[in-house]
Amino acid sequence: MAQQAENRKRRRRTPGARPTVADVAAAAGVSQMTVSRVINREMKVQPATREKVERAIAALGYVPNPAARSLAGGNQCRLALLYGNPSNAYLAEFLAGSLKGADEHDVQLTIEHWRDGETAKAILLRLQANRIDAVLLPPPLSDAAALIASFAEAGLAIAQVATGQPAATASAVTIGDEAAAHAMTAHLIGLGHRRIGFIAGDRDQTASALRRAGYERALRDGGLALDRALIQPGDFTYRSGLRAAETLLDLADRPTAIFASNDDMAAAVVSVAHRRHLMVPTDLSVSGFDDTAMATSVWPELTTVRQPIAEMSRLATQLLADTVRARRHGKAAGPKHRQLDFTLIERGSTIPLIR
Amino acid sequence: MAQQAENRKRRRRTPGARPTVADVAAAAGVSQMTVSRVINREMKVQPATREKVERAIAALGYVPNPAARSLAGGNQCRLALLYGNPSNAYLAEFLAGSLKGADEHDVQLTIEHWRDGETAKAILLRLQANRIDAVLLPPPLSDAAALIASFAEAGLAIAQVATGQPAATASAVTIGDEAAAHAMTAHLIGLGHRRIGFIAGDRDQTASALRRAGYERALRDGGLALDRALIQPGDFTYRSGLRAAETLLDLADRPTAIFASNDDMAAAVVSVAHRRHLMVPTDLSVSGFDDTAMATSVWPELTTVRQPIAEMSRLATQLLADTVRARRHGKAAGPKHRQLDFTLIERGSTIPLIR
DNA sequence: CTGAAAGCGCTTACAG
DNA sequence: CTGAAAGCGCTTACAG
Repeated sequence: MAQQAENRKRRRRTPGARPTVADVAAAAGVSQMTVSRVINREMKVQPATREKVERAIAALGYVPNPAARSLAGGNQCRLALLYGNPSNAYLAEFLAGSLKGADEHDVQLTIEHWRDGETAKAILLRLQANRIDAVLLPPPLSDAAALIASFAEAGLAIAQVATGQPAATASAVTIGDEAAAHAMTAHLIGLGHRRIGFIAGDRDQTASALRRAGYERALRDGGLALDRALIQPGDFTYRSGLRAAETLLDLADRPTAIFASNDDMAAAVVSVAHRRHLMVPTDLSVSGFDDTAMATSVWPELTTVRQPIAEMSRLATQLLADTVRARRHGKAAGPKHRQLDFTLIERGSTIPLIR
Repeated sequence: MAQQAENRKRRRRTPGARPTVADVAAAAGVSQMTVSRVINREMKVQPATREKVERAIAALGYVPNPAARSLAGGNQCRLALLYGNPSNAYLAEFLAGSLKGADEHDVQLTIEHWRDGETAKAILLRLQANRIDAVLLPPPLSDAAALIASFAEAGLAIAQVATGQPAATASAVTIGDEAAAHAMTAHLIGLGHRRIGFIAGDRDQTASALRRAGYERALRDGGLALDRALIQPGDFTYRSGLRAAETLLDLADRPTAIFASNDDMAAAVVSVAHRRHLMVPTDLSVSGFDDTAMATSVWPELTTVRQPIAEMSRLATQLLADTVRARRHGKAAGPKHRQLDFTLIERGSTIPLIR
């Protein structure tokens, strides 16, 4: 009997299975297509119809199956998040953000680690073997120009996050590093500080120069002279912060505030100050940059600049997905640059200058 | 003409599209089924056939489409990684590991943040709305007994990572915290230290008691008396480490080594020592636990215990996927517990006792 | 604005 | 050990 044939179907949906578009369509009394249109927020659905469908979706607790969507849509988009420094304090938040973006845009996200000494060619081969369409680069890899050039040449879509200098061939999501450093320095000046030390970041990261430029511009805007002795090199490590702090605090006319280009170096400044029995913030105000876990791990907690890291990587993921899909539809898809807002976070490590 | 009808097909594979099983099958002169069997490492394929297929796969650069696999396999498995503390130093590595596991096992991974004050019921509702099958819990949530109970009752599969006390209803991946703390303490004793301070971890995390137990057992094994004054409470924060270190170093007969239950507290010990002009490790050896970024951010770098965090979360993800799928096939799938190895990492913060 | 049918790339259930 | 066909849950291309 036909009935029996029906029962011997190849695969059956398990009893407690999740509702599908077909279930929703049946419940709402419309076609699958219409359900699909409602899900995808297309405009050409009558309000009444749309409402019926939405009611059915809510009633059944329907959630679209992402595997089916991307398979049907021909939307396959494979994205690799390539990171260089595993102990980067950014990474947790960065990953969370890109994962969210991947979820929202049906992107297949893979994590790749660029091992020390591995050539750009080797990593490219690895990505190509995995059929990667696009690469997401957190710092410090977002500044690896040679790597980016080789990816671009291979036709991969690229997004640089938090770079100071976006490549012509890549999308980029940044905050205004220069403006942020300016704001922090201005904050210190507003607190009455006149001798403000600055610890620069790694010269290989393009944001470092921007942060320094922001510091210098704020000094000029505040009518303060630029004292070269107050600017010390650093490379974003705690250890380099230690060295810079020693030098700064050895100065005859020592600063009353020190602005370090990241939190790790700022934490080192606090440590050196304590070793010398200088109280923070009473004797010395200290501020950092990034608002990583380090900022709230030390005592006092650090005044710092917060970047919306998760939001930046989420957005970068979205830009990449858009680019890959646009290209696949034969549309030109040039790189896009977006700038997000930073936030100045005031905590215990800075106070008005005490005379 | 039939030819024309062919050309008017609904959707066409774009020209430069990736090879599919059909392409591989054609190239190898076998059926799709056989290709599928080779990909899935099933045994019932003749060596000669298998080799032909593998050659074709290599030649075409074939990579399976995960969306298609999970759709066809009815293998849909939605996993939520629920975290409580965003600044957890674990998280980056933890995320990377679970992402890898998700990739390997065709699991759809979602990240959920448990907001402060949110009820277990609220988060459960959120997960259910997203049709989540299983929940992965990094510390400290891996010890949230009430939460776990409510998830278990709702029928979710659960995995606790790095808990000291696995629930009967959940899978768990741990290292031997007791053994690790024993090893670290024994290492200090082996270095000649006799007065070894200990800073305990957060009492709400079950691993804390295990670490303390390991410390105490090593003392007994080394024939050393247990001095209650040498054991100070802490809660895993830098700040609590500061307080505990002050107390310990105020002792008339002060310790020559301090073992803190995590790296943040150990870093605080280093800071307090420096403030008092005690050199680490010359005047005081210090060791931590976890090998987080903090361990190598301070100077000297910390001797510590490394947990294979990424591997732990990868494995937990796998256990969860297996459980969900076994259940779906109607098989009983009890929780599984796995213990991985830790590593003692010797760095600059510990040296033999100098008399 | 709405729908019936084909197809995305795989695996499952059967059959040989 | 191997294969032909159906089906997973969606979206696309057409047609009305």
